[in-house]
Formats: sequence, structure tokens, C-alpha cells
Amino acid sequence: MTGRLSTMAERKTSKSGQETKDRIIDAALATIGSEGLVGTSARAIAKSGDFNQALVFYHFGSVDELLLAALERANVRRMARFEEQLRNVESLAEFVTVARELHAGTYDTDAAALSAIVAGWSTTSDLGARVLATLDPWNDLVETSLERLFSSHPIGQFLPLEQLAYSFGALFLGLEVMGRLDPENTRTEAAFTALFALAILADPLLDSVDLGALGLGAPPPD
Amino acid sequence: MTGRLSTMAERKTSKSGQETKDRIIDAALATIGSEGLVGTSARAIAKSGDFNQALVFYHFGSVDELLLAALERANVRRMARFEEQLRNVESLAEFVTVARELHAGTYDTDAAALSAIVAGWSTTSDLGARVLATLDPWNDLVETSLERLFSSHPIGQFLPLEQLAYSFGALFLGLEVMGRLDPENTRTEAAFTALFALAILADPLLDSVDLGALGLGAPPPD
DNA sequence: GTCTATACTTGGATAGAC
DNA sequence: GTCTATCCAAGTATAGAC
Repeated sequence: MTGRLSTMAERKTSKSGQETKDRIIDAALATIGSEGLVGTSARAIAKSGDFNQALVFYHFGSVDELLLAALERANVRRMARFEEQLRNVESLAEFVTVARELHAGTYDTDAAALSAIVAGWSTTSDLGARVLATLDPWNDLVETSLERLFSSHPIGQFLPLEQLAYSFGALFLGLEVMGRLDPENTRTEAAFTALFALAILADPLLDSVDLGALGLGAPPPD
Repeated sequence: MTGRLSTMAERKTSKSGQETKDRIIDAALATIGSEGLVGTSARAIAKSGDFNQALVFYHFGSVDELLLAALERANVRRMARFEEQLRNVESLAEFVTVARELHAGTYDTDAAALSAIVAGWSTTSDLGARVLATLDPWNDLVETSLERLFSSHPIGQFLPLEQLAYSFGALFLGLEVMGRLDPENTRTEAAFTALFALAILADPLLDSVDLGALGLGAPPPD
């Protein structure tokens, strides 16, 4: 019974702000997922997380800043989850598989919030730059992954891997956005299946490319 | 002086509504381009087009309906502009070139509005279905184009062209959205350049594919 | 069909009590 | 750090004069 007093000390940090900030961020992500970006107001977020609306402004200053923090958080979580897999990819087919898993959690709040914020703010220039900065690490990660993947293929050195990484990111974003337009999301699923099939075709093909025939240098020795 | 009465008859259709509806749609598209989707309210549109805010509701019922009409209009215009080019494409490189031209008008109001609406409404389910319906014709168009393109390649029959068409559309959308995040838009430009280079590599490669080596049937006769 | 005026709602943001 | 209360701005939508 007297223990209640001593546990106070243990819980001192519980209201130190960081915990509340986390709750607010999670509530923001959940609200974007359920209400869409336009429906995500400070009041809606507060209602979703069952705290006071004024806390948003106390901890983040404005709704936009909160959403940027939420974007950052969701992005970090997703990168942490897939970084290792992506780094160890050894074929295009594996690459597509990882991307598909990344997409698979259709109702994953982080995923929904990410594409909603990125897409929804793509025309508001001041915020756009900060969104782009948040997404930047993906470019490096994918590029590294592609370098590794193509290091064993003779054609790799002729490919613009940096731009290809950016393009793969754009393709992924486009598939996410299109998928969310369709409530049943069947088309994006089908697209991933098709891309996987394509990768299966392309993987052996990359090995058999005759660079000489393409005018890119001497063919690999037999 | 008495002519004023007779010219009234000529101008009778000028205020028949359709002309005003056009003005409103154009103003809506312009506003999305300059203010972003979130900044596009009935008041902002009316100010941009210099007419009364109430006209939006008289002619379209709501702002959402107006934006759907604007989406439809912009989409029809863009399809009309590129349908013929796309239908006559004869190589992957040409295909990329057309896509690049489609993207090139960075400050084209139609293009900006299209990607903003599609992206911004991707999480609001009720409107999303209608957006998807508007974009549908592109899938058919691109698929037809790909069929034509691959009709002379033996590997064409093994490719899931419908899903590839959808994927190309998603890639284009993703590149547009990413491009708008970046005020200078240099990365999407670079991506198109890289994709063009890739297409240049892939075009002759498709002809030289040895289907037998991929286990897809007899190799083409010499 | 178009305008003015206005009712109503929602949302951002702050002040001040606790 | 969190709450209540409140101000103010902006938006949707409608009524009614012209």
C-alpha cells in the first residue's frame, strides 16, 4: 500500500513530455489512416488519442509540424524494418519480393500515413522540401542495394543506378497511391505479381547479355 | 443603338451556364496549381477566376464535385493531346520520350492539378473510386500501346501487358509526385534521362532474347 | 444566372486556471 | 504539463434580391 508513493519516483518521467509526444504522434498517424489527410485536424487527432487538443500546439507548435514529426517517425520505423532485408537482396526477384512485403500491410498505419502525407503535400512547396529530405535515406538504401545486386552482372557498370533507385522509389510510391485509390486494392497486388514475373525473366537475362552486341565493350570471356 | 437589342440574341448562349462552368473549372485548375490542393477552397477559386463564390455551389453543388469535374476535364485534354503519339510508339525509347513530354510541362496547370487531386484524394475512399474511374482510360491506352510495341518481339506474348501498363502508369504518377516535392525538379528530370538510356539498352536486347534459354519455348528460327 | 448577405461549422491557436 | 474556455479566421452552403 505504501508502495504507491515510491512508484511515483519511478513514474516521474512518465509525464516528462516525451511519452505524451509519442502518444500524440501515434494518434496523428492513426487519424491519417482512418480520416485521410484532409480530415486530420488537431481536434480529430486529440479525439482519436483521447487527450486535449491544446497539447498538439504545446508540444509541436502547429499541426503541420506534428505531421512532419509523424512522417519522420513512420519513415524511421519502416526503414528499420526493411533495411536489412533490402541490403541482402541478391536478385531482382528478391528485390520485388521485399517491395511487395513493404507494401503488403495495406492497413498498416505507418504505410498509409506515409503515402498520404507525401502525396498530399506534393504541391505545397514549403513543406514539400522537408518531406523530400525525410525520404532521402531510401534513395541511398535502394541505390546501395542495386549496386550490390548488379555488382556480379557485367552490365551493372553501364546502368545509372542512382536514377534507377529514385525511379524504383517513385514506382513504389505510385503503386501505393494507386492502390489506395482502389478500395479492394486488387490492381496493385496484380502489378506486384507481374513485376515479380518480370524479374524472374530478367534475372537470368542479365547474365546472358552480350555487351558486345550492344556496342558497350568487349563481351565477357567464356 | 437599337442594335443592342439584336446582339442580345447572339449573346443569349454566352450566359447559358456552360461558359461559366468552363470558367469555374479553369479557375479551379489554376488554383490547385498555385495554392495546392489544400488551399483550393470555393473562395480561393472564385477569387482566382474573378467571379462569385456562390456560383461554385449553383453550378456544381459542392467543391468536391467541382474538383471531380476539373479532374475529368484536365484528363480528357491530356489524353487528347497524347493519344495519337502514344498509339504510334514503336520502341521503348520512344515510349519514354512521350512520357517525358507528358511530364515536361512542369508548370502546366492540367498536369499539376491531375497529380495533386489523384495523390491528395488517394486516402479518401469515397472520392478515390471516382478518381480511379477517371484515370481508367490511360490503362487501356498504355496497354494498347504496349501490345503494339511488343507485337514484333517474340517475348511479348509472355509478358503481363495489362499489369505492366498499370505499373507504367504508377511509375509516371510517382515521378510526377516526387518531382513536385522538389522545387527544382532535377531528380525526376534525371530519372527520365536514365529511363531513356535504359530503354535504348533494352530495345535491341528484346530482339536478341533467346527464349529457349529462359525455358519459354523454342528459340526463334534463324 | 449572378450577385450580396449571412447563417452555420470547423479548425488553428492562445490565455490562464490548475 | 495538462486542462478549460475562448477568440478568430476560413470554409461550406443557402436565401433572397436583382
